[in-house]
Amino acid sequence: MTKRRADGLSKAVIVKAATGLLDEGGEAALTFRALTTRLSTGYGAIYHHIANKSDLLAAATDDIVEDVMTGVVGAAEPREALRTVALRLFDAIDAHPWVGAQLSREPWRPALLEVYERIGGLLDALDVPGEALFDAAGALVNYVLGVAGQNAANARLLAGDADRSAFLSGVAARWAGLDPARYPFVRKAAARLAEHDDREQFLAGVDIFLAGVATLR
Amino acid sequence: MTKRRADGLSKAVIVKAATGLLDEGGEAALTFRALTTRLSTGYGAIYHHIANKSDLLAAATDDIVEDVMTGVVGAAEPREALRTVALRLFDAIDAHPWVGAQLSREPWRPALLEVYERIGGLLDALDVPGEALFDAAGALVNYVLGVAGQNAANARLLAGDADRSAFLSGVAARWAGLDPARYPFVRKAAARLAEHDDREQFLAGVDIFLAGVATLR
DNA sequence: ACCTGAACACCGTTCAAGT
DNA sequence: ACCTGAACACCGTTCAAGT
Repeated sequence: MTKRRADGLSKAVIVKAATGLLDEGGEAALTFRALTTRLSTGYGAIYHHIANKSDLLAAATDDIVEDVMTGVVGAAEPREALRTVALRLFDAIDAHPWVGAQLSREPWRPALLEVYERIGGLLDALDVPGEALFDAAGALVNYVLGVAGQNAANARLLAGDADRSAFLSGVAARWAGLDPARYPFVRKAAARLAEHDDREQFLAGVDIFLAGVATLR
Repeated sequence: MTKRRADGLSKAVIVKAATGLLDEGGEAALTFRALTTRLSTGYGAIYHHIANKSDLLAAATDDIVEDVMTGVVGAAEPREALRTVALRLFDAIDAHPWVGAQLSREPWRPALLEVYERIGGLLDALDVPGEALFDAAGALVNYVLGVAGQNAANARLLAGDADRSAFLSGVAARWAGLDPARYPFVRKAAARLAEHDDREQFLAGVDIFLAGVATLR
């Protein structure tokens, strides 16, 4: 008795619906049952356009990464451009936490081609010598995706906004109570935890990395 | 009619069995059905000692990280010690790929305390100034866990050993065939892909990072 | 106190049957 | 060609019942 879709289904339509479910409820919310409901269709119709769930997740991830990279304009000075690309990826993964998990699960996705090309080209423009260029590009891409993914996992864990500061001050309190003889560093870090900004710390890491790259010239 | 366990069950015994299943068959192999079989017990017996599956995964991960960190001895020069800690973590995650996924899912685990303390302390010994110390430690831990996790995901994807070179040369061939005008960097990278060593590239990244840290002094 | 295993409420995926 | 939805083979987790 449910009414049949008037317009035809397509992979693009399915991927868009999947992205919506993922953004709203996280990875657990993407089920074929939820998809069929949202698209007013049956299982077979979906499987007619995609191979399986992992194919669907990959396609949704590709879409997000593609958007990020097409939005990056040229022009800027290489160092600044590198920071911009890194931040855009960080923000996109922050907005779509499931993208972080997916990219660390399938790091050879075609969508990452654009990321490697862009970052490699910019490092080249910074005169990183050929032998070190590929190591440097690999390390930087890994840093960006790794940290962004970790940050996204954090954000997911701390769903509520008010939870966040409560959780962080809880961790800070636990750390502050550690044995100073065994954990001198972590105890000192506890004081900074409340005021620290993940995005700024991410960028500070990029800067340290770029300073290291500059020594290779 | 199945015989009952003679010795008592404990969280440690369950975690050990879970680690075995994870190492042998990856995350998909850890099911409560497989666990009850391996331990000759029932579901309730397991739930009597652990809260749920995610608790079990966390405990198994803590065990591995703990082993890595207790195995790290002091003595060495800070730069060398940092490389050693990084490599040991990399190798442990390579040997137990599911640890990488788990650590990026729950980056606030107590087991990581030891990692932060150790890396923070060593950076402190390198005279990184206080304001930058926490950013640097956060960035380095993130780099290590992020890259190791990505590498482990790769390794998992390429289960067979012979598959690996076949897969890599496939990727290299695809990259080499890209439009040179659009993808100059990736095309050049393709030539290096076959001969590249993930472990060495990881260490090269650590060195770049440490060179960057040295400029902060 | 500790353990057993049937039962429940979910999954992803398949496939005969419809239009 | 494209779509439907019952059915299958799994999950994690619960809980009344046993020792």
